[in-house]
Amino acid sequence: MGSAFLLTQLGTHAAQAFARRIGELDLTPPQTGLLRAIAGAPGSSQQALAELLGTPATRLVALVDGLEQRGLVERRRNPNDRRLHAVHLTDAGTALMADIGRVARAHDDAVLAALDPDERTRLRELLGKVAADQGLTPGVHPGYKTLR
Amino acid sequence: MGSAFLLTQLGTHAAQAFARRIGELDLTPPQTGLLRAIAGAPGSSQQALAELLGTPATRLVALVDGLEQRGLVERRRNPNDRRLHAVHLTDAGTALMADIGRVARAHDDAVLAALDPDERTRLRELLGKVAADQGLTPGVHPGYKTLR
DNA sequence: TATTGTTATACTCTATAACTATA
DNA sequence: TATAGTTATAGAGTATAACAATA
Repeated sequence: MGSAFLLTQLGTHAAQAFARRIGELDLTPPQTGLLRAIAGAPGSSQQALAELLGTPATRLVALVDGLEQRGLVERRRNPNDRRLHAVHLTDAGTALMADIGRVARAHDDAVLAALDPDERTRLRELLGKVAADQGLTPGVHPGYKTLR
Repeated sequence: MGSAFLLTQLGTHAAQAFARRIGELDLTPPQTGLLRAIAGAPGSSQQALAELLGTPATRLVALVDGLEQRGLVERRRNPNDRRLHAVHLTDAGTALMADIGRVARAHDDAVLAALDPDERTRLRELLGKVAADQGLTPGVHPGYKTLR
């Protein structure tokens, strides 16, 4: 079995483990990714977020709906162009980002438990090299994108 | 962003790329994994295959149906216990395994294009260490398993 | 007429539960 | 009564297309 298979195998495993962990905050991985995107570019339009994540705008509506109902994000109308909805984190959303960060660090540590600090650094370098070569957007999970 | 995120990011990317490639053989990744499992343990019952892959037996029925209709596998009744269906590759199925191997090698090479042979070896060692520690079954994709 | 966001609809994949046949 | 396999049904997640508001 090739290394790329090991990569998908471990990637799926890590994704499943993260889904379980983040579920304790009542979040799904797509919701978490969207929160991260909003935190990184506050006030973006839904179109811009859809573009960044590589997903249909229609999917964003439902995702934003869910987060808005829980008071984690809010849509603000732009007075200059009333078609746009600028999406922002609320205070509760900002506070939740800290929890997400903690969960992510714990997840990272659990997945890489078998490696010592030097090995982790080496792994990070190798994966970073591959990710850059493959054209992956830093911080954006490719699970939003439709394959074709 | 932690290394585990890089891992899920790259794992998903590699899985998507593999799905595209293997689609050229008119196969889905789950079908490919099942073919591999059957090749590795010919004559297994569907229950045994379901157990190995970590998936409900009901899901196997549909998967085997699809492969059987294409003449890639066949169900053989066991005369001693007529409840069991031993699943085998046909000649066409065996031939297809060679094509799958070629696709997998090409995929591997494309994903790891950024790394030289030494780096690939090093990556393989590190990933193998993590996979063993995380209790992953060699050759079995965790995508079959239900998360809870 | 073009663009942002929304709603309605359909499709794919998978799981749960009920059913058939063999033991 | 228990087990292997199957069929029927329902649910989650996502995409496609039609629609409303604004420019």
